Amino acid sequence: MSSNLHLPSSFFQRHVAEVAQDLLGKTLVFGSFEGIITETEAYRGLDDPASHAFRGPTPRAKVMFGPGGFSYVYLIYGMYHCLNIVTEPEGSPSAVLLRGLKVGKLHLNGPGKLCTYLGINKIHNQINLCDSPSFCVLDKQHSPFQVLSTPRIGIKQGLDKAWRFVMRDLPLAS
DNA sequence: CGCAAGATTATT
DNA sequence: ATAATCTTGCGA
Repeated sequence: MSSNLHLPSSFFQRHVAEVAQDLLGKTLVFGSFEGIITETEAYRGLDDPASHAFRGPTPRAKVMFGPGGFSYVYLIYGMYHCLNIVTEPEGSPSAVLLRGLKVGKLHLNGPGKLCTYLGINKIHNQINLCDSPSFCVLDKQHSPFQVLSTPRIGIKQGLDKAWRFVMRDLPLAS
């Protein structure tokens, strides 16, 4: 199953920061939901102390060591789920955290809110998004926007990297 | 086995 | 600023 809009595996087999930025404006499909990705963060094992993969392929983080295009869902602070998409080739641990999604008129700002609204939890971990029409990313067209990059949120290490990417609406010409 | 920390959020 | 809430990974 694949449409011409369905992002292929090759899209995700690139450097995580690049994928994170390119994911802005793309459409996330989850069941009957569709939303525009508005905010992302990149995490990269080995050289990134903020990444879950920094300490090696632990049971939780091992999906980050697999090939790009798979989901990585984990529970944070005992009450919120976070949805990531694994990137880069197998053996190069990395993932993009989805922090913002516009679903119709609703703006889900925050990774926990996003998962709560969509109903994403650990049973949705380690799913191949390039092989499922009901859980995937589409490359739809939309109005132009700018990309703002900042340090990542909610971490205490790795603040030197500007790996958070936010969609900014283009200011109206006057 | 115990424990501290955590890629958050809503509330004070 | 802080509570809520529980999984994870580390050290003993």
